[in-house]
Amino acid sequence: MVYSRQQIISSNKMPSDQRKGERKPLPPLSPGPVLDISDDELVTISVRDLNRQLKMRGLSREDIVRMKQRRRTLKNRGYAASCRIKRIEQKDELETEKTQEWRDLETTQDDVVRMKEEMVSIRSRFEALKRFAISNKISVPQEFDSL
Amino acid sequence: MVYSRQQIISSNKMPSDQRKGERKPLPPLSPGPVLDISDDELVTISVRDLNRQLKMRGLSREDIVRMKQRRRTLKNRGYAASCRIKRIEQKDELETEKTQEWRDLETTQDDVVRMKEEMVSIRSRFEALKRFAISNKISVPQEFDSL
DNA sequence: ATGATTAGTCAGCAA
DNA sequence: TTGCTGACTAATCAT
Repeated sequence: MVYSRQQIISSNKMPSDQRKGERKPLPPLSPGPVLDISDDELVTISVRDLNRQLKMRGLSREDIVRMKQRRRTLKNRGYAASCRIKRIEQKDELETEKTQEWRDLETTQDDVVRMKEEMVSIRSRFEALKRFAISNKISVPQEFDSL
Repeated sequence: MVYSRQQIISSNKMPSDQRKGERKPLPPLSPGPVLDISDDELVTISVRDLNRQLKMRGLSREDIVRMKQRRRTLKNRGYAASCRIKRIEQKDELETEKTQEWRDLETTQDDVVRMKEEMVSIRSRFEALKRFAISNKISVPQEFDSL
């Protein structure tokens, strides 16, 4: 299953006005913005296109490496996020299945109880029938002695 | 539940001879070892004792702060580890419980099947009994018409 | 290169 | 201060 990288990654796009309970923005990965490419673009763009952009502007080898690394880091951020989401989903799934099985077990046990009661009732009626036969001196073949 | 911090934390004590598939040792948290206190000691020692040790040797305020921070980081390392262990244990527990419930459900369903068969058998024997009564011209009270 | 996963760092909450 | 957890970085593995 694939998660929307865009939503996950753009979690560090909030400005410096940190509101109450919110996280501070991450420090820039590189000393400064080397290129005017947003993080969202950087993780989205294809390697070929990125290289093209990098070549077009005359970037130093260092800056290129830095951009590549930044890209990788942003990707990793997304991977980590979906890994966490996956973990939670699997846990939820397990719990749901467990609850369902618990319900199934309960209804099945109810069935058993009901059937046991029915069985008791049937046997007592049969005993009554036997008593009826005896009191009326009716002889019944052995094969009908018991159910 | 508490985990042995000692075992968890001392995971970065391997020398520089990194063997095949193993992780490299972590870089030192502070520029260098400021005190001759091992990491294991540092996380184990009480705050009071640590302060005593720190005062005894004449450490600069910076170094003291650094030691405190290192202590906190080492603690955090342990917390993170036990947090992960806990997560795994809970997942295992869930899976185990689910499997057990699955087994319970199966045996209970077997019970139901067995009882249903028994019920069928009983009813057919009862029908035979009724046929016997009819063929012998024995009249039976209505209350015994069915089980 | 990409994606997933693990260990570790750090911030922030709770006790 | 301590312990825990979420989010992130970095290393490693597998593809």
